[in-house]
Amino acid sequence: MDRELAYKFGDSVKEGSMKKILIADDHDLVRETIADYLRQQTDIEIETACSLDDALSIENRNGPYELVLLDYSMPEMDGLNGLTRMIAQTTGPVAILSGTAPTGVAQRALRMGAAGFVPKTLAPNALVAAVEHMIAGEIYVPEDVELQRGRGLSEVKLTPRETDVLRRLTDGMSNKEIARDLDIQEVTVKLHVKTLSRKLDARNRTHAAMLARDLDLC
Amino acid sequence: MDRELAYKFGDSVKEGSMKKILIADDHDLVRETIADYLRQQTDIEIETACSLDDALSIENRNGPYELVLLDYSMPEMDGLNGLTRMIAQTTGPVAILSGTAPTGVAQRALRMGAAGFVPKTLAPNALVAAVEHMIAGEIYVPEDVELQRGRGLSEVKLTPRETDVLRRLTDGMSNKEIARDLDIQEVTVKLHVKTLSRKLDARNRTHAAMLARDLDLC
DNA sequence: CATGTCCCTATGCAACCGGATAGGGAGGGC
DNA sequence: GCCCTCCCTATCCGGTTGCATAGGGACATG
Repeated sequence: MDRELAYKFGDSVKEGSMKKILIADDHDLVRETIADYLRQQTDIEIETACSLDDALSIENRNGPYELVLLDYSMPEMDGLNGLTRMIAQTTGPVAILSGTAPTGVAQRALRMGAAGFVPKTLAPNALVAAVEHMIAGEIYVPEDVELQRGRGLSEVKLTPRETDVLRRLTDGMSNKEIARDLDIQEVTVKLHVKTLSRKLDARNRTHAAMLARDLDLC
Repeated sequence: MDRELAYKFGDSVKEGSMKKILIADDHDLVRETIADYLRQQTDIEIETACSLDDALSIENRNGPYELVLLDYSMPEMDGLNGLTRMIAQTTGPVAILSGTAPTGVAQRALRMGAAGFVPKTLAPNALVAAVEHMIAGEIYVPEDVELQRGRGLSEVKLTPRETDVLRRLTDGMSNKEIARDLDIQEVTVKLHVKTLSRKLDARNRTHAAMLARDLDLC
């Protein structure tokens, strides 16, 4: 639905007026150099934000944009919840920009309605193509991510709730604390920890947390 | 000692010939956009590598460089061991480029002879200044990292045995497994876990393991 | 030698974790 | 409607963890 709007919007501005996109990343160096690169290579107007909240308020003030690019690990992103918030607020396409390019996240992002998944391992000129692709309303996913999707050792599919628990696990919270935080019973937390550990092939919560950090699952 | 050589070398080429630096990062997008930015803003010749081994062989072939910038999380880097390898090979200054900018790493890098620590949160123009600073033979450390250095929680001093335990903790091993592995009693492991958690200000073993990974203590 | 640090061990206990087992309810897909 | 997944809850129990207390031995430094 939002996607449909995005297509129409993208097409309507194509003739004549300036296209503009928003890039959000907390690494100034990365964000600004990428923005600069796009400014030179395209005639797209680039705006930048340094956190999700920053991006949301800028979008609210100056939006909508033809495309919003969100860094996956950025203040307030809270995993892919930040993606949901941005998609809910804006009418245009929203894509995820990720440094570590974890396999699971790409799928999940797309399932949640992302317009694409842009790993930072991408070649600069491929980025230009990707951005124009997404502005045109298409979904962009690089081949290697696509490939990793099928096979790969990390075809770990966690449910939203499991991800909630896992994220808190990586903060060193106890089952009791997690239960209070999520407003569920402690037994339920244990259930999630158990299934989650099985999915990750972890020996215990600590192992699960470390694997999660390594695979960048949260 | 190597530093001394670097100064002389840097000075000798200053008059006349082209200065060149090597940037190594596995994220094409980040590496190339940063390289491009530097090419425009300075008259420095920029070469790039996509892994440590790549950087080492390029340095071996085309080096030495006025500066080598190594991404902290890159294939073959193996923490700061990669830094040591590059410092051992080249005569010029070597600096660490880091996205996550964990407090402990900066100090350790400098102790190991790095010419600087460049977080990716740096503003692009500050990068130019930092690079020129380091080419001139100075040590570059941004203020915020410097500040975190004095106080902060990163003045954690673990005993060898605590480090042994911590390393196994980050592998998700249980007290019993650790005890068997180190050939000590389980109670002793508990002791180390307790003191180690106190030093790290961790709530439990999982938290300790995560903090250890973040601070790169093992 | 006295002090301090590090490493090890022991006992005991409360709290927590991990797992099994056994359900109920909400919602999507066919 | 039926099947499926996801989410939640409950009870029970053995194993693990966290912590306090109370030591001993090795070794270095002032």
